Amino acid sequence: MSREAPESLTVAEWKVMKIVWRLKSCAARDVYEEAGGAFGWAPSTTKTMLRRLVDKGHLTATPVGTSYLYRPSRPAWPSIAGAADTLLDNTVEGLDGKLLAYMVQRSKLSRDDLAQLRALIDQHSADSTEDAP
Amino acid sequence: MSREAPESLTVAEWKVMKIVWRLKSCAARDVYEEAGGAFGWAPSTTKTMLRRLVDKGHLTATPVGTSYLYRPSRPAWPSIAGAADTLLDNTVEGLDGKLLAYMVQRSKLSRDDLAQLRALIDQHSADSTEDAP
DNA sequence: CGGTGCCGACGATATTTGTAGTCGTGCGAC
DNA sequence: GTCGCACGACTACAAATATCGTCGGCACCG
Repeated sequence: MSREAPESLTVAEWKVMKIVWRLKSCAARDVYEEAGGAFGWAPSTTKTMLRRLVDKGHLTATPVGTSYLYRPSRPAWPSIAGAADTLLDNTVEGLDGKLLAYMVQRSKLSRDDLAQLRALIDQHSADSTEDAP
Repeated sequence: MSREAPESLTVAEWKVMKIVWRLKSCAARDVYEEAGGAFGWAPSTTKTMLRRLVDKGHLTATPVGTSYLYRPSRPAWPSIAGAADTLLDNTVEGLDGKLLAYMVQRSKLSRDDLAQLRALIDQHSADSTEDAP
C-alpha cells in the first residue's frame, strides 16, 4: 500500500516540524539547538525526531557534506488543515460557533485576513439565507 | 506549576467524551452500545475508557443501584477550547488566516453563528484599523 | 599524522494508548 | 432458593511515543 496517508503528527513531532517549517531548510544542529532551548530536549531527542519525521515522509534530508539539510517535504498547510478537521470533528454539535469565535479572538489576524474572513462569512450568510425556504 | 489544565484527551477518549457530552448523563451501557456500533469497540474497551476518564477526572460516576451513572465533570467547552489553543499554537505563523477561513468553510455554522462571528470580526477590524500606525 | 569533536545510525527504555479478556458479585427470573 | 446475566474491577499486552545514550566515522586542528 502506498503510504501517502497524511500520517498525522504527534505532539513532539509538531514541535519539530514547526521549527523546520519556519526555517524552511536547516541543519540538524539548527533544530536541536532551538529545541534544546525551547523544550529542554537533549540533542539526541531531536535527532531521533528528525529521523522519524524523515521516515514518515514529513521531512526530506538532502546530503550536504558530512551532514544533511532538512526541509519539509510538504508545506505546513495540509497538516494544519488536518488538525483543523480533527478539531471540528471532535467538537460537540452546537459548539462550533463558539469555537470559531474563540479562535478568531485568540488568533491575531491581520487586517487582510479579517477582511477575507468577513467576505467569506458574508457569502455564507447569503447562501444560508437563500437556503432557508 | 500544577497542571490543573484539563489533562488533554487522547483520540479514543474524545470519542467517548463526545458520546457522554451528548447524552449528558448515562449508564455505561448506553455508551458502549453506541461506541460498539460507531467504532466497533468491544464493551470492555469502552469500559476501560470510562474508567480511565473517571480516573483522569473527566467523568464523574454516581453510583446508582448496582451500577453507575456517568456524566461529564465539566462541560465540553474547556476541552474544546484547549484543543483550539493547541491548534493555534501549532499553527505556523502566517497561516492562521487561512486556518480560520478553512474552518469557517468546513463547519456548518448557523446563521446566528455567522452573524455573531461577523460582528466579532467587524469589531476586530475596527480595532486593528485604529491600531494601524 | 594523531587527537577531538560533531554527525547520523541505532539501540534502549519507560510510559501512554488502544483494545480486550476474565472474575466475583449482586439482581432478578424461575 | 438457585442460576444465569449484566456490571464494574482488575489484568493483559502489543503498539506507539517520548527521551536518551552510545558507537563508528569523517573532517578539521594542530
